[in-house]
Amino acid sequence: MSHIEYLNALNPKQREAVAAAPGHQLVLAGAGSGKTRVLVSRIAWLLQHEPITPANILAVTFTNKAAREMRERLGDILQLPLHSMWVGTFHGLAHRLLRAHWQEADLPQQFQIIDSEDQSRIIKRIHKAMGLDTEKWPPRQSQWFINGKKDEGVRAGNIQDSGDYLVEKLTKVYREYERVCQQNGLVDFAELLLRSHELWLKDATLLAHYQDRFKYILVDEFQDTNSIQYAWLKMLAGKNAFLTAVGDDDQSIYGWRGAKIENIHRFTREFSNTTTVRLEQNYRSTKNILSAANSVIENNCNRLGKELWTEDKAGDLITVYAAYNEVDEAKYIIDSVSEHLRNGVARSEAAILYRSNAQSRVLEEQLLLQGIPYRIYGGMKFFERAEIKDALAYLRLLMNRDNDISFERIVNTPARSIGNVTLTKVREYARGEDSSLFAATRQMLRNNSFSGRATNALSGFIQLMEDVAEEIADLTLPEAIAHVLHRSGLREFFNNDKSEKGKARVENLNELISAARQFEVEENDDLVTAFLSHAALEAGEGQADASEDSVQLMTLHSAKGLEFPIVFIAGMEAGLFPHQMSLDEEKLEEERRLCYVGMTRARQKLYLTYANSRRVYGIENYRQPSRFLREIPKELIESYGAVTQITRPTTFVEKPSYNVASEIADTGLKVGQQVQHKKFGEGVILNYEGSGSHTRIQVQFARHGTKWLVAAYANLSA
DNA sequence: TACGGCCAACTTTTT
DNA sequence: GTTGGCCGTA
Repeated sequence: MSHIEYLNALNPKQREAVAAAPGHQLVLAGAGSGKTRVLVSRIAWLLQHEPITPANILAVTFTNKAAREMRERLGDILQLPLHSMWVGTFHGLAHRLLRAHWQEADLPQQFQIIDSEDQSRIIKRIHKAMGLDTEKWPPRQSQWFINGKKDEGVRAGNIQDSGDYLVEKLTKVYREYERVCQQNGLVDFAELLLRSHELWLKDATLLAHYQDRFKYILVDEFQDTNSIQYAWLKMLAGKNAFLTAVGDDDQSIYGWRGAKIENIHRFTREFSNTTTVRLEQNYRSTKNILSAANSVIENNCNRLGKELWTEDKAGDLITVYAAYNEVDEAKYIIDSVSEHLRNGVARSEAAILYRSNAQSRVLEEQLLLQGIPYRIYGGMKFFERAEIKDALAYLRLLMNRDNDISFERIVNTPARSIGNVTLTKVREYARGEDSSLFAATRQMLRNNSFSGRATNALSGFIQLMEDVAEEIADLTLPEAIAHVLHRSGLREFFNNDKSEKGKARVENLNELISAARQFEVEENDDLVTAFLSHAALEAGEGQADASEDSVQLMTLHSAKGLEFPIVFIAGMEAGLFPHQMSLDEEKLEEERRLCYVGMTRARQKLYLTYANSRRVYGIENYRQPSRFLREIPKELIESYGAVTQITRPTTFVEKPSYNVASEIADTGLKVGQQVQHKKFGEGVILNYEGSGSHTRIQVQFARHGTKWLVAAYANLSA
C-alpha cells in the first residue's frame, strides 16, 4: 500500500493520530476502532516524514500474537527491511536485552527462562527446605507475593521490616527464591523486566545507548501495563524519545494481575504536552450491540470517557435467554448455533464466551451430542505439556548441568530407581557444599555415599548426561532432540503407554521435533538456548487441530482482541458474572469492563443467557440474573425462556422458531410449564422428544432431579 | 517405588 | 462434581 493509500483508508480521528506532529501521544482506542491499523500507520508515517530509520523504532505489545500481527502488517505497508526495528512483547524485548548484555546483568550466558509451573516447583522446594507447613503456608501464596513484588519493581532486599509476621516470612521465601534462581541461572517472567530495568539503572552508558537509539516508542494495550513495565518504558524513553500509548481504560481486565489503569493518567501527567486522540468510531458491531455495551460500561465511575458509535445498521436485538438450568442453557445455545449453521454461517463465526472455565463442560457435552466440532481456547499450551517439559528439561540440563530444577524433574523420569530417600541425601549434601545437585551427586559417588543400587542408578544417570552431551554436540537441533528422546528413554517410556493419552504424548514428542526443525530455519546463533527461550516465552497454541472449522469456546478474558459475527455469553448470573469474589466496588468495575469486552466482540448477533438454577460444585443453586443484564435498556432486548420473579420461574415468553416454547402435541403441555407428578411432586418441563404414544417428556423436579418420563404414563397435571 | 484412597480446593492467566 | 496433591501400604 502506498503512502497516500493508507492515509486515505483512515477516518479523520485516526488520521489525526497517525499524522500528528512528533510528541507524546495518548490514543484512547475503543473496541473495534482500528487501533492496530493506527499503530501500524503511525509507524509508516513516521518513517516517511521524520529523519529516522526502522532502527529508531520500538513497538511493544503484550502478546506474541499481537506482535506478529503488527510485524506482518508493517511488512505489508512498508517496502523496507524491518529486522532492525524492535517489535515484540515486553518480555520478548527484555529477554533480548538480557541476552545481549548477560554479563552486565550479572547472569550466566546460558541463563534460562522458567514458566510459572517451574517457578511453583522451586517455591515448593524452598518451602520444604525451610520446613514450612503447607497447610499454613500455601506455596501459591508465596508465588503470588513474589510475582506481585517483582511487578512492583521491589526486591526482597527492599521490603521494609514492617513487623508483620506474614510479610516477614514471605520475604524470607522471596530472598531464598532469588538466591536459588541466581545460583541456577534461572529467570522468571517478571524477572526479565525487573532485571533489564535494573540493568539500565546501574549502567548509564548502556541506557544512554538505547535511549539514543529508540526515538519513537509505541505501546499497545497500555491499560494493561503494570508498574515495572511503566518504569521500564519511562526509563527507556528518557528525555528525548516520544512515546505513543494506545489503550482503552474500558478494556482493562487484568487488574488482578498487577495491571494499573492509573498508568494512563500517570502517562499524561509525567510525559509533558501529551496530545490525546479518542477513536470512537467502531467498525465491528451493529448499533444495537454498541448501545447495549455503552449502557453497561456507563455504570462505571472513573472513566476517561468515550462512547463508541457506528455507521452500521441497527441490526438484530440482543437476545436474552433465561434457562431453567445450565443444561437447558447449553441446549439453547447449541440449538441456536445449529440454526445459524443451517443458515450458512461457518462454525468458526460463532463463539461461546463464559466467565469461568468450569462452565465449558456442559457446553461441550451438548456440542458432542450434536456432533458439532468445537475448539476450546486456553488450557494446556503445547510447550507446557508434561512430556514436552520433560524433554526440554533434558536439553536444559545438558546446556547447564547446574540447573537443579531440570535435574529434579528428570533424574527419575522415566523411572530409574532413584527414589526420594536418595535424592534427599543429595539435596542435603548439595546444600551443605553450596553446590548444584549434579555436582553434589558426582562428588557423593566419588565418596561412595550411596547404597549399591542407588550408586548404579545415579552413576548411570550422570554418565548418560555426559555421553549425550558429547553425542549431540555436532547434531542439528531436531536431530539432537530426537537423540535425547531416544537415549533418555523418554520416547520408549511414553511408547509403552498404549492408552489414548500415551499415543497423544508420543505425537507431541514428534511435534516437538518438527517445531525444532521449523525453528532452525529462523534463527542461527546459539540454537538450543534460543529454542529453549522460545519455548518458555511463546508457549504455543493449545490444540494441534486448530485448522478445522469449529465453534469457538473461551473465557471472556481470552476473547479480548478477537471478534466474531455471532457471540454467546453464557452464565449471566449474579455470583458467576460478576463473580462472587468480585463484589466489592473496584473489582465490580473490572467485571463490568469484562462484560463490555465480551459484548463488543460481537459483530452481528449477541446472545446473553443465564440459568435460573445451576449446579455449582455439585450442588444445585437458584440464581438471579446478572446486574449487567439490568443495565441494558429493555428496548434493545428480546427475551425468551423462563422470566424469573424472585426465585421461581413463572411466566414463559414464546419464541416462534425455537421448539422450547411450542406445545407438546397431544399432551396439552408446554416446555417450560410447571407440572405436578404423583410421586415426584412439583417440576418444570425442560424438553421432550418423540410424538404420539412415544412422546417422552423431560421434567426437572424440585426434589428429585431431572427425569425423562413417558407422557402417556406420567400423568402430569398442570 | 508405585498405586490407590482420601481430603481440600475451587475466577480470570497476555508472558 | 471434579481434580490435584499428599500419604500410607504392597
